[in-house]
Parts: sequence; C-alpha cells; structure tokens
Amino acid sequence: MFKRLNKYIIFLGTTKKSTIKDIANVLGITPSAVSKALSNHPRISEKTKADVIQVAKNLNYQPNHLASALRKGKSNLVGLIIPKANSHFFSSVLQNIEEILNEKGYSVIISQSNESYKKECESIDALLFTQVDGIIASLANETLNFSYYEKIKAKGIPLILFDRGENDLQVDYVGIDDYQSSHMIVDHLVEQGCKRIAHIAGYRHTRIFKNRIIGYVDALEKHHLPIENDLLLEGSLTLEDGRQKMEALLKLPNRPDAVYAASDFAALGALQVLKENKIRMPEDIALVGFGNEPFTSFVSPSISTINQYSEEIGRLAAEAFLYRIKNPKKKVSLNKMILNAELIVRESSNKNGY
Amino acid sequence: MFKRLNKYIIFLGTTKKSTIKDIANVLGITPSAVSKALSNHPRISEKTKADVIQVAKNLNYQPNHLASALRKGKSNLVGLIIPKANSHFFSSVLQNIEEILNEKGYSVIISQSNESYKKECESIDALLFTQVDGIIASLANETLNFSYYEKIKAKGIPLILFDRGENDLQVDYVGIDDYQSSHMIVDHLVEQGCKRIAHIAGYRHTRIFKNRIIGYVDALEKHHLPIENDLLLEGSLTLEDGRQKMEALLKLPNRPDAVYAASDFAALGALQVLKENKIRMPEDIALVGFGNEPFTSFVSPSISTINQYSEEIGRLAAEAFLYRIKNPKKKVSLNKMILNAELIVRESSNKNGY
DNA sequence: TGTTTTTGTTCAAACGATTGAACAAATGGT
DNA sequence: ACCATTTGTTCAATCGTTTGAACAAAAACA
Repeated sequence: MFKRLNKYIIFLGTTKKSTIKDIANVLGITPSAVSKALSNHPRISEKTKADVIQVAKNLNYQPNHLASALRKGKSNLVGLIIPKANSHFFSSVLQNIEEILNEKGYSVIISQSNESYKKECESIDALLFTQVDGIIASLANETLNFSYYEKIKAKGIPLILFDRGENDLQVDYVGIDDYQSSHMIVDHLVEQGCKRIAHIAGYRHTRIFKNRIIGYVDALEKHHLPIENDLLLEGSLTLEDGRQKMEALLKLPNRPDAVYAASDFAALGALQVLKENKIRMPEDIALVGFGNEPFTSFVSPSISTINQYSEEIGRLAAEAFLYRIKNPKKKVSLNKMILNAELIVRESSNKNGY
Repeated sequence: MFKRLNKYIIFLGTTKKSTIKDIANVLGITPSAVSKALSNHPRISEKTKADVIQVAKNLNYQPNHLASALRKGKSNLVGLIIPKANSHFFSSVLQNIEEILNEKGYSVIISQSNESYKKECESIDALLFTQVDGIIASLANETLNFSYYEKIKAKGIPLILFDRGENDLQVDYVGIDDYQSSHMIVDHLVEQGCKRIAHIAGYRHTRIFKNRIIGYVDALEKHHLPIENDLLLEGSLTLEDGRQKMEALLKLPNRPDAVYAASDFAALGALQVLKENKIRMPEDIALVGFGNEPFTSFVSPSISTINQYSEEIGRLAAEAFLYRIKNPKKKVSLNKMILNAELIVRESSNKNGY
C-alpha cells in the first residue's frame, strides 16, 4: 500500500508520462487487466473499468501509440503524396482527406514531390519506413516510371491515386473525366461561334493531359473543325508557360479565336498577355481554363473553367482507403471513380452576356 | 545451414517483411549484431557489416520504424497545426517546413484546425497520442485559451508557434513585426496624400491583429491624423467580410480616402465592392492588403500588400524545432524571431505612376 | 609465458501495449 | 453437495529494435 501511494505521488509531481503499468501499480492489479479495462474488454468488471479510468485520468495517462501500433501491426498513419501543397486543388483535397481520416482515427503524413520524380521516390520510401497503413497520392508531372509505386503494392498496403493517376498501376483511382471535360469546353466554345480553337496543353505523357488533348481533338472533329498543329501546344502549364504559349499563338499568321488552357494558371498567363496586347475577351479571343482555382472568379475578365470538385475527390479518396482497410481481401471491384466535371461559364468566354 | 537456407528461400518467395532476426538467421549471427552492423557500430567488423548490408538488400529489409521509435523514445514525427491548408501563406509555410524537416529525417503530420478551437484541441490530442517529437503551430482565430498548449509543454516536447502566436505561452515564436508593418502601410498611404485612412481589422483578441491595430492607431497619431471609430472595423477578414466592411465604409457620410485591410482576402472583397461602385483606385480610394497572396499581383488593379516571407517563416520554424531537439536542456534564449516585413506597392495605392 | 588491452560478438533486459491461454473464484443447475 | 459454467483476473509471450554489460578470443605488451 505504501509503495502504491508513493508511486502515485511521484507521478503527480513529475512530468514523466505514465503507462498502464503505473495505473496497475496504483490499483494493485496487472497491466494486462488495465489494458483490457481500457479497451472495454467484456471480461473485466465494471468496477475495475471505472477505477482504471479514474486513475488514468488522475495520472494524466496517455496511451503510447507507438507501442500499441507495434503490437497491433497497424500505425493508423496514412501517407499523402501531392505535387505541391500551395495549389488550391491539392490543398483542398488535402483538407478533405485529413478531415475524414481524422474522424476515423487516422493521422495524415504529408509529403510533397514538388513535381520531382526523385523527391517522389524518397517520399514513398520515407512513408513506407514510417509504417503507414496506406498511401494516397497524385503523381508528379515528371513521373513516368511506376516501379516505386509497385513497391507500395508489394507491401500489401492500400494505394489510392487521384487526379494524376495511371492505368497501368492496377489500383483505385479517383478523378474527373478529362476526355469528357474537353468535349464540354469545345462544345461551349463552338456554341459561342468560335472556329479556331487553340489548346495550351499539358505534357502528353501524363494521362490526364493526354485525355484532355484527345478529347479536344475528337471534339474538334465532331464539329468538323480543322485540327492544326500550331494550335496545340504542350507545356508545363505554369503561369509563365501560359504567357509564352499565348505569345506564340498571337504571332501566328492566322490567330485563334479561342484558347482552351489545360490549367487555370496557364489560362491566367494567357489572360495577362491578352490584356497587355489589348485583345478583348471574349470578343476577339475567348478563353477557358481548367481547375476552378479561386482566382479565376475574381480576375478581370473572370475566367471560364472546369470545376474539378476537389472536395469530392478528397472525400472519395479517403473513403476508398477506408474501404480497402476494412476489406483487405477483396481483390477487384471499386477501382476507378470518375466524376463528371462541371463547366463554369464566366466572362472570358461568354459572348451572350447574361 | 539447411534451416538458414530454408528461411532464406521462404522469405524470397513471400511478401512478408523481413526483420533483423531474419538477417541474423541467414548469417548465423544474433539480431543485436545485425542491429549494430546497420547502425555502423564501431565494434562490429567491416566484414560483418558488409555481409549484413548485402543480406539486408537481398531480403529487401526495411527497418520497422515503430519498433525503433518505441525503443528509442523518439518517433521522428513532427506535428504541424495550421488554421487552413488552402491559403497560400500556410501552404507555403507547410511546404518549407516539410522540406527542411524531411532532410533531417522527420516526417510531418498535418492537422488543420479550420479556425476552430475544438478542432485545434483534438488535433493536439491526436498529435500527442501519436508521440510526435514536437509541434509547430499557428493558432486558430477562435483560440483564446492556451491551456491545451500548456499540455504540450508539460509533455516536455518542443513547441514552436508562428504567425498567430501568443506572448503568454513562453515558447519559441516566428513571425513578422505586425506593429511595424502597420506603420509602413500608413506611412506609405500618407505619402500618397491620403488623409482619412480606414482599417479593416482582424479581431483584437488575436495578438497579430491587435498589433496591427495598435500600429495603425499609433501611426495615425504620429502623422497627426484623426482617429475615428467608424474607420476601424474588426472582423473575420474573409473575402465576404471585406465586402461587408467596405460597403459599410462607403455608407459613411465622410468616406475614407484609403483602406488598409489586415488580410488580402478582405482587401479583395473591398476591391470588388469598389469596382462595383465604380470607385477608382487609387485616385478615389487607395487600397492596401496584407500577406502577399499570389492573386494580389494579378487582379486589376493589382493590390499593394505586405510580404510576410512565408518561406522564411517556415524555414525558421523548422530550424527552431531542430535546435530545440538538439539542445533539450537550454531553457531560455532563442525565443522570438521577428522578421521585418516588406511593403509591396502596386497599382491599388500608387498615385504617382512608376 | 603471463597479463593487459583490444576486438567482435552475444546476452538479456528493456520500450509499452496487446492477447490468447490458463487459472481461481463465484455462480448456476440439478 | 457435485459438476458445469460464467466471471474476473493473471501469466507469459509477442511486436522489432536498441543498448549496456558481459564474455570469449585475438592481439599487444612486458
């Protein structure tokens, strides 16, 4: 009894964290009884449970997650790999993933690839090392080789891709229908009377950008519009890239009357160049972007764009992970979740007023 | 020998992860020798080290971080609590913190408070539970009570605050000089000939916003300008809040000739209202924001603002953490790191052309 | 050759929580 | 009153790695 009290007092006085062993000592029972009491084991009496909870509170007991994770073989950590946190799309996805997974007791470890393949591989290694229970990722632009992702699959933990995915990797995927989105944009521009529609595109090796390009080409064909190489420019889709591509387009002997940029940042670059050249939007050239970054709504003219439902994508990715964790055996099913995107028509492409 | 080979083959065939024990079995040595070989212990022979590394590679050995973290009492995880990931400032800070800490072998667990006190407390609990080695945080707007943060200090792990900090908590802090920034803004506006300068402010209970308010008031006094209650409006500083405050200012019998908004989002709201009312910037009303969000440079007119050096803040916060980890005993020193901010003058407040 | 030092490795106890099996005591059925 | 069941708890092994102490063998020194 004296020993118990003594221990108790010591622990009140110090900062040292208490363990189930300390609780056990105070109550004169074993650590395993404490562990079972805390996890509400049916064989533990209500009285003991109450006592344990009380003492745990007194000792300011905090379970050691590492110990339990080690024993259970489950860390309750999820890795999230994104190209860049400071884009509205990715940070919004991050926000939703974090929210949903937190509710289910998971913590999210964030890792940015900065669009670099090397950094992406390092991120994967670091996450696997940290024993994450799964990884949710969007590929870097640079990434062409997926063997590193096979490594994740080999570990037997769930891998969910979103936005920048890849068909070859047989894993769950959440994204929008890029092919269909291009059709919506071209249809809209044709409806506005445009006849020469340019596309500031992303690099074709990234699946989503390839699909946007194919959608663009197919949609032009559908409308019996000519497909000109000069009007299809692949690039990194940054603001600066958008500026350069727009300048190139303006130098053409036969200017386009519409520009569809595969990212809002590129669209913004194009918009700046158009304004600098006093070219009116949408009268002279109509402009459409992609992604619904917040700034598209408040620049002047506001930019028409595609809403990617980033919140929805984050939610679905998180739920896909949770589903995989719950059903570890099920091999197939689920997989691709393709959302229908929404075209938001704004000033930059609306010739009819409203 | 047979047993060894057998084990070896089994492990090549299955996905099951290998441990130091497996390596030990293959080589016929003990796990502790393997552990020491891997950590380059001086007492282990070069030959053994080479063998261990070779076998580790063959078996595709990945150390179990959980086990080593448990044993060492160090998780190499750092918690980052931010109000919202989808603001350029915070995601940029995040980016830099992640980059620097990754280099040093730390992973970053992200947690968003969504400006909610309750969520912030939950985040802290979750992070402490995960046994993070330290926490870097920026307080939610709602947070007035810091007892939860005391909990972190009580655990004995480093706590670093940035941007939204608090003097009462005796911890390291990284941020800009808000008081001084207000002075720079007011000085600039006065120089532009403005005489009635309004301030769309944040809530006074948050230290940074309070300092901006005091700086604003002191600067007005310095220039012998009247301080009018109608011109100082506290709010949440969202875009919508900025709109409302600007509308209120326009309804005044005696309109201001300059508006200083304590956030770029509020400044943007104000800008929209001014444009809708065909009020010219900077001729009729000059406008200055705060934070250098990217959009400030490409809206029209571009918005003058304060550059908070988000990358620098992230870097310093990460380094402060690393310093504390390296020097656990040192009680005082270091603490407040206050950066001098930079005023970026753009169209919205520049009457002189350029 | 005998003693000390160095070198390379093993031993064993951690780190803190979990869990099935074992066991004693209390309860129930007949 | 005897056996079966239920209840509450302890036992002991385990998760994978780390680390100081211990120990034997080899090397160095006298």
